[in-house]
Parts: sequence; structure tokens; C-alpha cells
Amino acid sequence: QFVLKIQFNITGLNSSSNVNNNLTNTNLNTLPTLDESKTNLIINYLPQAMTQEDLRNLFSSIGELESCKLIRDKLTGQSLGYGFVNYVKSTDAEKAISSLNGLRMQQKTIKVSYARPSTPLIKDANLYVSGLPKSMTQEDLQRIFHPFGRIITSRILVEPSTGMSRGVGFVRFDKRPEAENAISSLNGTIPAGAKDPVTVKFANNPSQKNQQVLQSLYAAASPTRRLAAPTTGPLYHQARSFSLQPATHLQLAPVSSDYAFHQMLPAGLTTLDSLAGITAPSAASSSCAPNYGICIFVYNLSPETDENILWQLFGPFGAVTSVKVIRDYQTQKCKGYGFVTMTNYEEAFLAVCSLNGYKLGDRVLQVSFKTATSRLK
DNA sequence: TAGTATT
Repeated sequence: QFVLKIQFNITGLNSSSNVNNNLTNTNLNTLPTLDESKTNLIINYLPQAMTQEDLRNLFSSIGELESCKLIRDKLTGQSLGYGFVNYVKSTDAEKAISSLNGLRMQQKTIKVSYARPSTPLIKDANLYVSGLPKSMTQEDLQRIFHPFGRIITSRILVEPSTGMSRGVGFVRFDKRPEAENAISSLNGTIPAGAKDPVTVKFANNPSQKNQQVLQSLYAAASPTRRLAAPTTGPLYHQARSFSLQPATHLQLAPVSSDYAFHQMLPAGLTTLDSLAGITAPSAASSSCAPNYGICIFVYNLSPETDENILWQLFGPFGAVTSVKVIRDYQTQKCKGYGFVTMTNYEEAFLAVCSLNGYKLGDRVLQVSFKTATSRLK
């Protein structure tokens, strides 16, 4: 959006050769959305379950919003844990930073800061660093990397129980070329005082993580009931035919259109609702407050189940708008069931078909569209 | 030897 507006102004300049400079500057300065540097905020480390509406509610308590967007994985619909909030007034943006940065929500501490102007150069500038001496601190890490550019974030991962360094960390640079230079200069080098060389490489991005989730779920599936992933290729086809395929057939590809989905329906059936044994409510009549969507009932979950498990199970099948683990009020342990709301009927259908009977740990899940009696089971 | 910051 930013780039387009700049080009528009350049075009304007070119098309009028006798343009008055003062007038042009005035035009630039009065375009309200041209300079978002003082109104547009990036919100990081959001809790997984936080929705765009939650984000809007929280930040609009400070002042009027021009826009609000939670960033989600394109494939799974899961929150990527960050979003953007653009205020109408820069004073409100300032207020949001001072009052909401560092706010603790669930297990996270959110970060509120000005969003950098979006350019292709700031993408993929995050480095994964391993082989660090256990004694190295975040400050040491910054000292080593700072000659190569502006560091946006850095972190050393620690063992949660002991707080000891795990010898790995991340360094995010402002610009991709800075990260590239750091790799060229630092990868394979031995830090002062250390014994072993460090490995410096680009960090995996979220879509690669999703592939890992899919693969681990697939690998964990019981031999008698393999998990089908909602993608094109052999695996997707496998889901349709409910047949077993060797694990080596696992292939991940962009989510297909549903062109072939109906091909798997038994002869004579033209709608999903008519499938025997499936009591699927229509999208319009099924809801899981407070989110509109198709609600799915998941039964036989272990007491340790948390929301992340439901996101990971259902996210690969398509857009998931909410998950809920029903917990015992006293112990806060899962009571054995939960609900998942999905946006698209066919993705929900495939998830139900694929996950019903799926072996999670030592339990066989029962997954069905939510009915009036789901809670009573 | 893996958390999640650019719409």
C-alpha cells in the first residue's frame, strides 16, 4: 500500500511538468495514510488463542483505530502471534505503547512498538544461531552481531526448568542484507573464549513449521488409521479414498481448490449432508459461541490436553477460528472433550473424517460435528 | 538444533 501511494505521487509529478514544489510537498504531507510511522503499531508475542476481535477490543480502549489486523497462517488460519494496529491519532499510538507494551496475557508478554515501514528488505532477516557456549548471554550475542546491522530482536533459548542456556538463539536484523553479511562473516567462526564454532543460518519460517507439524502428526498416526493432510497430491487423495499409503508418499503442496473433493463421494451422493452416518448440521445452523462457524466436537482427550493440541490437530485442515478445551474448574485439567470451530464446511468435513478414530497418544479420538447432545456424551 | 516481527 505504501509503495503504491509513493508511485502515485511520482506519477503525479511526472505528468505535470510545471508542478509547484511547495504544492507537491503539501499534497504529500496531507495524504493521511502516507506516513503511518507514528500511528501504525506492530504487536508481537500475542497469545495463540487471541483473535483479531480480541486485539481490536484491547487496543480500541485507548483510541479510535484506523485498522487492526491479526496475521494468520495462510494455510492453516492459525494466528502467527502478531498483528498490526493503526491508530487515527499518533498520540493514541504513543499511549498504547506506554500502557500496553509488556502487558502479560495468559503465558505471554506482549510487545507493542512502532511498525517499521514495510519493504521487501525487512523480510527473512531472522537468523538461527547454534553451538553457542552455554555461558554466553543475550548481551554477548548482540555484541557479536551488532557490527553487521541494526538488531530488532535477539534471544538465547533456555531450559525452562533450570534457566540454563540451550546454546541456541535467534537474531533478527532490520534488513535482509545485514543478516546475509552476518552469516558470511560469523558462520563457522569460534567466538572469543569459546571452544567450538557457531552455526549461523537463516531461521525457518512459519510455513516450514507447519510442514513439520503435519509431518510429525502424520508420523505419529497409528498404523491402522493414518492421518490425512488436507493438501493436494497423494496424501490428499488418500484422505478421500480412506486407503492406506506408505509414509514416503507424504508430500505437501499448496491447498488445492476443492475440485476433486466430490469425486470421493460414494456413487449416487451429491451432497456431503447425505453421507450415511454423518449428521452434519448446515453451516447456518451450527455455531460455537462466540464465533460463527462450523463447530466440531472432540471427545476422549487426555487431561493434559491444551488449546495448542487442538490447533495443531485441526489447523492443517483449514481455517480454524477458535478452539476450546473443556476443563475441570478445580484442577484445570481437560475433562476429556473440547470444541473446534472451523470456517469452511468442506475443510471441517475432511477434518472430522480424518481425525475421528485418530490415535492421539494412547487414546482414540472421537470427532464429530457438534450436535445438541455433544456435551452430554 | 527452534521461536515466531511486516499486512
